[in-house]
Amino acid sequence: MATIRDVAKRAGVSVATVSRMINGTGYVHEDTRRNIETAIKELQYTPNEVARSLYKRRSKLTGLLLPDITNPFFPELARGVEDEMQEHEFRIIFGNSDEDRDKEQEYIQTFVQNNVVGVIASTNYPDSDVYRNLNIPVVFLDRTADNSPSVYSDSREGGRIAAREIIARGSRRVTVLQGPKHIRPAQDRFKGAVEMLREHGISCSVIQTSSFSFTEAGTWAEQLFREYPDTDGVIASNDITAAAVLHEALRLGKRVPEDVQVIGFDDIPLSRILNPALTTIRQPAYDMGRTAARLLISLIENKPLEQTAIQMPVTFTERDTTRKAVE
Amino acid sequence: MATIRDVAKRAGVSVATVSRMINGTGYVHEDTRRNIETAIKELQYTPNEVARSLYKRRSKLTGLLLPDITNPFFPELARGVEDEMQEHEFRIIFGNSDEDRDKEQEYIQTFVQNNVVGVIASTNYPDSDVYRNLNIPVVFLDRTADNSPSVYSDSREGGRIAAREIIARGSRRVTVLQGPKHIRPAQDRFKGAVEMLREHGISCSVIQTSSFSFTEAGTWAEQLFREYPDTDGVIASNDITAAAVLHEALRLGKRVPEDVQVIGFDDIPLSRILNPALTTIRQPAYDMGRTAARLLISLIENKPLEQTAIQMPVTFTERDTTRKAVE
DNA sequence: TTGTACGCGTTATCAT
DNA sequence: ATGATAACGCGTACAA
Repeated sequence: MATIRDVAKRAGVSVATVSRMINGTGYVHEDTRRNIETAIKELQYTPNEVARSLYKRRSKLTGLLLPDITNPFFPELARGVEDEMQEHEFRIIFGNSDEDRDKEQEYIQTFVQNNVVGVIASTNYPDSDVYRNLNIPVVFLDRTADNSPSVYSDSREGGRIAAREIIARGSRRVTVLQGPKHIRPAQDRFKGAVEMLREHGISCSVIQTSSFSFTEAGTWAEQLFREYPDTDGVIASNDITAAAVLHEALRLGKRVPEDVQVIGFDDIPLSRILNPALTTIRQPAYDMGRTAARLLISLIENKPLEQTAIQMPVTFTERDTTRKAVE
Repeated sequence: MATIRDVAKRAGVSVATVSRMINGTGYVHEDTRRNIETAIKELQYTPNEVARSLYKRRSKLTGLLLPDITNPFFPELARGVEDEMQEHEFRIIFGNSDEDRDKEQEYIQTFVQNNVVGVIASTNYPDSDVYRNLNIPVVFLDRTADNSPSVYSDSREGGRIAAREIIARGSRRVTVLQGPKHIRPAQDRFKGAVEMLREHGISCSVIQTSSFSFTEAGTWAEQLFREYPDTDGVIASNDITAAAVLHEALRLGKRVPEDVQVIGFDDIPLSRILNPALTTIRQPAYDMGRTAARLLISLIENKPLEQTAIQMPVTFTERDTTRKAVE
C-alpha cells in the first residue's frame, strides 16, 4: 500500500502539498498538481481511511443494527439504508442483534470503537443507556422513542385498519395473532386490532406467538385451527405468520377467503407471490430504510431539521385472501 | 471518549503499562493491575480500534460483498457469515454490488482503505485484477475461480438432478428457464438441466431471463405459458422465478403438479410455505455462509488448510409441485 | 505556493 | 515491573 509520503517523494513535493491537493484545501500550482496526479496514478495511491479517521476522529463508517436479516422484512430496510448511504459515500458496519440486549450493546460498542459517525438501530430498548450515552447521532428504525430521531410506521393504526377491513368483509369469529411480547410494533398492531374489534362488538380469540421465525410460524398456525376451528378471519402479526396460517388453512381443506379470511402485516415481497396472494397492511420498508439513512445523514451534517420523528404511512393492500367488502 | 492516557493518568502509571495489561503482553504487578482495572471501569474506557488498526495495519473488520440482500437467497448466506464472524469478534462492512463491476470495485477499494483483514465476495468477476491485486485473503461465496478459496455448490449437478427427477416424474415437454447470462451458477444449472434432458432424448424449450427480481419474475412466467402453452414441466433458475411460474400456472387454471410440474433452485425459506409447497434443489445457504467465514478466518490466521475450494452438496428436496416418481 | 512539525490513540521496543 | 518514546498514515497550523 502506497502512502502519502510515497506519493510526495515521487512527485518531488512534501506530503502537505499532496494532502492539500487531494482534499482540495489550499493552493497548489498547476504543474505540481499534474506531477502529483501522475504519481498517484502510478502508485495506485488511495488515502488510508483509518489514518484519516484517527486524525479527524470521525470516519465515513456507519453502524446498522437489525434484529435478523433473515426475517424477510429487514432486507428491504437494509437495502434502503445501504442505497442512500452508498450514494453519500458512507459505509455500513452491519450486525444482527437477535433482539438480544447484550449482543446489541456489544455491537454498539464496537461501532463507537470504530469511530462510526452515526447509527441506525432497530431496537426494543431505545431508552436504554447504551443509546443515551452515545455522543453520535442515532436513528431508530421500525421503532420509536419519545423525542428521538426515528422512522417508523403507525402500527396501531395498521392493526385498526386490518380489523376494520376484515369486519367489513364479513368475518365474525376473528382470531388475532399476538406477536412477540417484547417487540413494540407487534404489540401495537395487536392492540389496534383488538381495539377496533371491540369497538364493533366482535369477540376475538388470541394466539400468542413468541417469534417471527419461519419454522415456528407453522406451529402457531396449527395451534390456531386446533384451538379455534371455527375461526373465519385471522389477523396475523406479520406476513410470515400470515403465510403459515394460509398454508395451514389450505392444508385443512378450508377455502380462502370464502371460509376464512387472512390479513398479514408488512407486505414483504413474497406476499404477492403466495397463492392466493396475501392481503396485508403494507409498510414501505425500502423507503423507510432510505428515509432513516437520509435522516441520519442530516443529523451527521448538522442540518437543521423541522422534523425528527418520521411516521410512514401504512396502507391496506387488498389481494386474494380477503373477500370483497360489503357496503 | 476516554483514551489510554486518561486511564494511565488516573491509575498513576504510564500508558505502556496500561497497554500491556489490556493486551496481556508483558508483566504487570497485581496491585497496579487492580488500579488500572478500576480506572478503566470508572472512565468506561474501551480501546480505540481505529488507532489499533492504524498501528497494526490490520483491523478486526471484514468485507462482505453480495449482489443484492433483497434476493431471498442472500440473507441466509449473510447470516451464516455474520454468525461465524461475530463469534470470532470480527465485524462486517457490508455492501450490495448489484452485479455491477464498478460498484463492486468501489466497495473493494473502500474495504482496503479501511484495513479490512479479509473479504468475502459473491462476484461474477473472480478473475478480475481487483481481486488478484488484493494482498488480503478473499473467499468467493456462491461463486468459484480456479485455485481460489471459495465456497459454492455444484450447480451443474443440481441442474442435472432437477432434469432427471422431472423426467422420472413424467414430464415430457419441459421448459427450462435460463437465468441471467452473466451469473455463472445460473448458467451452470441451465447447462446441467439441458444436458440431462438431451441425454434422455427429451426436447426442451428455453426462456431467457435477465434478473432474479421479484417484479420481473412474473413477466417471464407469463411469457413462458404464452409461448409454450403445452409445457408440462418447468425447471426454473431459482425459487423466485419458480414461485412466479407456479403463481402464473395456477392463475391460468392449470393444476400443479398434475398438469405441470415445477422445480426450483435454492430452497429459500418461502419455498416450503408456498401453496403447493415448492419442490426444489436445495443449497445449504446458511452453512455456506458459515463455511465461507470459517475459511476466511483460517486464511487470515494463516492456518494450514488441506482444502481451499469447498463444494457444498445440493439436494433434491421433494415437496408438492412434483408428482410421485414412476419407477 | 510550499514545507516542517505536531498530534490523533495505540502498540512495541528498549531502557531502567 | 515499569516508563519514555518512536512509529502507524494522515491533516493542518504555522513558518517560509
